[in-house]
Amino acid sequence: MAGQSAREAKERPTSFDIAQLAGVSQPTVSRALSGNPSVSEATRKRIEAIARQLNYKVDKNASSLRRRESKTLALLFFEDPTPDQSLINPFFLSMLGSLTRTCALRGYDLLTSFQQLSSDWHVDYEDSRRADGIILLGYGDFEEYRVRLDQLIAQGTHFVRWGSAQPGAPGTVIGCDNIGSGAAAAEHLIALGRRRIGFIGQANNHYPEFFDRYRGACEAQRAAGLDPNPALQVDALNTQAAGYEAVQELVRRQVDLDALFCASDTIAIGALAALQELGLTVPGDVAVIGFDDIPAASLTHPPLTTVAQNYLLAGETLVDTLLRLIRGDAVASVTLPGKLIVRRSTTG
Amino acid sequence: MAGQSAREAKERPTSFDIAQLAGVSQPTVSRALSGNPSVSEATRKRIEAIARQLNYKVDKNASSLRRRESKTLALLFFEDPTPDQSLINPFFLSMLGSLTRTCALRGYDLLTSFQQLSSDWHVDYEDSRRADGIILLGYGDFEEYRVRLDQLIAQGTHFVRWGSAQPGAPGTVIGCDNIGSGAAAAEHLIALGRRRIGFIGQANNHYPEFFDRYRGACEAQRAAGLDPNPALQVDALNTQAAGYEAVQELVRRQVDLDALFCASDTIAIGALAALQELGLTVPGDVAVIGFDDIPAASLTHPPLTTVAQNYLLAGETLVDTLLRLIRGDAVASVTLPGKLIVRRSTTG
DNA sequence: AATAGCCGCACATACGTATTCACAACGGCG
DNA sequence: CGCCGTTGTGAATACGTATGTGCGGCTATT
Repeated sequence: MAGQSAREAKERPTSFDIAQLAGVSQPTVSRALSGNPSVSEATRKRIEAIARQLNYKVDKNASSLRRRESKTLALLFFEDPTPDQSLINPFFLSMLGSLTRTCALRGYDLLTSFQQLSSDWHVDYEDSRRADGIILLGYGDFEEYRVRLDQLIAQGTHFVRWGSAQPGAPGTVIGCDNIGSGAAAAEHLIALGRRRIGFIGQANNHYPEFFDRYRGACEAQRAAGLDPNPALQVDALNTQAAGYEAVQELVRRQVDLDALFCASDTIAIGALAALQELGLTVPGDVAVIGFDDIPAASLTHPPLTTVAQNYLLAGETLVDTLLRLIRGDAVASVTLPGKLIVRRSTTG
Repeated sequence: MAGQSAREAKERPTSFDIAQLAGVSQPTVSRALSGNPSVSEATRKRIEAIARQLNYKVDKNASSLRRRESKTLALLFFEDPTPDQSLINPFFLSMLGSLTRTCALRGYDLLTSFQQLSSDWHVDYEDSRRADGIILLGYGDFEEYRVRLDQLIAQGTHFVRWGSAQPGAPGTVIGCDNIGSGAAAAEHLIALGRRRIGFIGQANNHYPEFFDRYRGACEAQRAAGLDPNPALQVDALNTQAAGYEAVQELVRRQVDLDALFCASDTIAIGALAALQELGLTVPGDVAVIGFDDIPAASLTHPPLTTVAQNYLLAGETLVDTLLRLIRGDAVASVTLPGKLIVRRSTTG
């Protein structure tokens, strides 16, 4: 009722507009703005001035169409479905900042999407020329995951993923040294005099990262002359509830343990709650170690000893490796070191 | 040395390829795949089958160029620079999942970027036709922020932001009912018998959301016949360190208080640590309330009473409002209710 | 002084899709 | 039996940029 919309569909300036004002041809404008040296300094200055004045911005769609690359990467988070659909692994969220920053520094944009592992992925990103490559992030059932990876490889899609860089793993993988870090965690516990070390987390090929952490811990125990007891390992997905449940399962099994290595901080937080409800002290009765060093790890009571993954380096490595892959360079999977962060859940 | 790259630059199929195989023209393919009813059912089926077989995907760049819309939104996180550049407000991260999901449901992609408030924004997203609109997210100095907002408005950019929907606020704002929630927090404390309520957080126009929470709390106190003491308010940015510092400042002031309302959970976590170091019990000596209900809030000792913002609804509302704006519909700012989550930091 | 060479720019065109317009075939109606 | 509306498709073109090619005009060389 208040009359016409005041919206003024001001025509967006194109390189032709600039060209006309500068008294040159459109190709010259394009070359000038992209730093092509075949344009004289004087002409370039003139064109740049006009472009700035008109607030001209290159149309990314036209540019991408013509150049056949989008200068965009796609980030795919995926997870096993959880009851609380909003919950995202805090560790990956921490990496997000590093990813976007690295992309920005390299002149790339980042498309972000969350997927359920079971749903059809929007792997169309590269097919539709929306992105030049894909970054895959997430914990989840690897065997289900693997099918899609093979599909990506078959299509020749450029992608890197965060995960376990085991020999034969499909694609290019950036990951933490889960085996070494698992060993470090166990060594720490052993050095503190603990001898009966439990593990909470999936220990099978469906969850290779958790499995590696477990295997590293077992190796360290054997190296110290201990014999890891399989009854002290309980499968658990990456949730607090699973950690809580796992402790109860251990109680049911009536096993005896003086330390718990949890495959993730999230699991460890659940485990801590269960231990406290049972009246067990940490680390008096049971020392607890987590993995990831999520922000909440320093807030638990007692604060959680854990293995920090360098998410800044991780994000940077993911992006740079993917860019090399896109460029056609030879790339190899990368394993990044973990770092043991000792807090009071092991040392009191 | 291992010979030629095995990479086979398999030519990407275009709508012309499909057309030729289907014995029709390119426009018919375009129409068929976009559901244009002027294509007969038989032809459509045939085209769809061939497209599927060739794994044809519409080239988004060409499509966006032609249609002059990108079906993409841009998300801009920004924050005041912090020493730890990796730290992102957990509340906004929680919203991220909801944003990407809502975008996906509406057929939009989401570009994500982190910006320092002081840096030049990549507000080019819409100028370069990279995105049809922008979502702004973040806490930060509003007065610095405001300049950029005015610039966006001047350019006619479509955007929505999360913030304080005060009258006269620039642009379309989706935000929590900070005043009402602040009042609810104070009422809760008053109902518990607390009479000297402190506030940690900026209480000025540079941080309108924190200011609103403070004002709501003051109103509630006055409504209960109490006179809010300005000496019990300490400015603090949104970090744990600031919360920690603020408590020490209150001690320095030698003020007497029996409750602390913190402008965010992050601040509250820092404040809790400081209180405990001082040997004060929570809630015995001081009841503490936070704001946001970040994941860590339930892990503090004692667990933190706080105001939960509905981030699922928030994300959905942001996206849908922006889409209406893009469509040219009339839109209004929206205020979403907060919900008091009572935990033991107030009730023991 | 004439030609070779280089520099700076214009011309033409391609990237792949979506849309406007025109048109052929067809059936129904008078 | 001819006219017209309907239905389905093709031809032409525009979206805005980037790049290969060609061509004037200038300096440098013999």
